[in-house]
Amino acid sequence: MIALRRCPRSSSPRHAARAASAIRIPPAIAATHCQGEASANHARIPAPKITASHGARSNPALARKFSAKSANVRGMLDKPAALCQGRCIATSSTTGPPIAPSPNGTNGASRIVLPSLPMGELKRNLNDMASKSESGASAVVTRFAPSPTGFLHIGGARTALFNWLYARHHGGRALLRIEDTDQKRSTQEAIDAILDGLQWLGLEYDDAPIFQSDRAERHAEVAQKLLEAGQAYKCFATSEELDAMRAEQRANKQPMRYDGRWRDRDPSEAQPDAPFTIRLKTPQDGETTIHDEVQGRVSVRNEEIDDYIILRADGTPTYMLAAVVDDHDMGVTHVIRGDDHLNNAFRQLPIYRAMEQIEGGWSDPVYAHIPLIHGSDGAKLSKRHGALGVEAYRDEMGVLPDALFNYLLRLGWGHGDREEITRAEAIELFDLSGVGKSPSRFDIKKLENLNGHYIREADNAMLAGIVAPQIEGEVDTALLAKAMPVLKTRAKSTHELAEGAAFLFATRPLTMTEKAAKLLDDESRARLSVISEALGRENDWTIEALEATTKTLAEELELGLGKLAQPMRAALTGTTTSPGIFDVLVLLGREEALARLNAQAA
RNA sequence: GGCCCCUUCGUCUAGCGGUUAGGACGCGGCCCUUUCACGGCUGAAACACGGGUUCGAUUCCCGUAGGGGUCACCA
Repeated sequence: MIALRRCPRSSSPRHAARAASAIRIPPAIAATHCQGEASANHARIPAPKITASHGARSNPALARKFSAKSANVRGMLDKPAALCQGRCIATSSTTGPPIAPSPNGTNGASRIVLPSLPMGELKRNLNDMASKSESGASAVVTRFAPSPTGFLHIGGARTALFNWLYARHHGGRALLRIEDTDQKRSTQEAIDAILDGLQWLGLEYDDAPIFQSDRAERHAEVAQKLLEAGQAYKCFATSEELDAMRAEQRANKQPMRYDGRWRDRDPSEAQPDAPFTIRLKTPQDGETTIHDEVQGRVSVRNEEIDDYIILRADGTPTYMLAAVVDDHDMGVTHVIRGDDHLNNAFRQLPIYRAMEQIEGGWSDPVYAHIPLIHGSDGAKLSKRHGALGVEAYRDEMGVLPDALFNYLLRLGWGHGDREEITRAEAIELFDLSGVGKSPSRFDIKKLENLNGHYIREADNAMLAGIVAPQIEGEVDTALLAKAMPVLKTRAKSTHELAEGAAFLFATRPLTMTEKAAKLLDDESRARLSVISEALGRENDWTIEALEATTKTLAEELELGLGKLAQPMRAALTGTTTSPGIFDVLVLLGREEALARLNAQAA
């Protein structure tokens, strides 16, 4: 039997895992070893008493933003118990510095970045949280658990949104966990992109993100308990052996699953030092049914579920184990995730039930498997469908976070006729009962329409801040903001806002679009000089006065206003479409406007 | 292939036994109008199919078809 002890010298189980994998024994064993003697790895890597926040470490911008509160952070670390006190543990929103608006104008996520704790304390806190949530009035706890193998795509963003809304609606807690146990595929860039994307969307979390890789030791500990209780067993089958088994099953058209060949065998039958995995001993008879908040009652016969691996031969946990242990330790009450995980619920539930039997306190979570978002071809959204990270919607499509928030909300969820829904309303109205069961397709046109709506609603100065960097040349932000009301109605992206504003900051001689140049024939140029002369006498440079003057002139010339306005538009903006011509005149100012008119007059 | 899920206008959805099947995006037309938009009005557009249950099915049940998901020492 392997006695698992936490190595007091190593606060990072990753080190234990690494040491274990180097000599090909489970970290549980390595951990035992390191109790007395540090391995070479441990000797080189001192266990830091206080580690920097993962979030901060991973995101320099965030780290800078929050560096000012490091004093608070340290204070909290000295009293880890304080972490378990209030509902909202982390507190940059109440004790941190004022949050500066992000470059995009949204207030950033205020509570993502927090210090991670040494392993032991972290675990204790999580356990406290779990028991607290059970003893309390079953407060809702949700989590978003992305795997950092790529950016935050639309589907992930919506899962995050639904989890967040559910927690907020029920006055519960929204947590974030980074599932980075796949060392080969997880990247720092992806972690940064995900945190950044969530922040941009305005989803702030109630605690620092949990990094799954930091918890490998606890995962191994649970595997060990399962093993000791006879709810799991060692499997000495090699990969080659299993491949052969599957090949045979495939050939015989049998379902492909582990055949339980080590389920009832004595480990002593294996070679003494043979590597082994630990597999869960899942029930073989009967069936399991879950009452999914979205999918309804779903049943699967237990024989469909094989004895899957929970701890690899190198002692690291598989997703199936890690997710369950973390959800439990974090006190997660509602598991809301994509329905590509629906089958996993039936595999994960046996862990809960086994641990419930072993030590209690592992009641089933409430599941809600939400349908996936499909690409326009109806298949699961993937990179080859041009699935973009949320930052691409911001940077390349000029989308406002409120628009994406609203669009994502309406994808798969509905509330009567409601289409345009603010954040506050979303929190008030959202519930799982409004989530449909069928998959939905991503419709860029509707997003654009919604974006136009939110642009029209948005604050002018904020928009000017977003748009200014997109405009060439020297930009007067105050003027840009002043022009925003008439620019807004003509744009469905911030890029279009920038295009529409370009004329304000163009320098003479203006470059003309083809259509504009065509408009400026001899007749038009002649009219422009008449107009210029008339407007030159105008002292009251306001929309009303300029309009009155121009209309009077049009009457005198017995022409429609359009005959004057279009040449003016071409001369003033270099294009054939723009805000109202008198708005343009006023925005440009008397001097510049007359100069542009005269430049084209003949 | 086994298992699981899904199916109302092109798309997102409302509907939860009796409705002229509603709204939104997109599309067409009209109005407003100095351009383009915005806004307003308006039109075309859907219950996949076949059986049941029922006085009555878009709605409940069962099939069929189609679509999707999932079956790793990935997550």
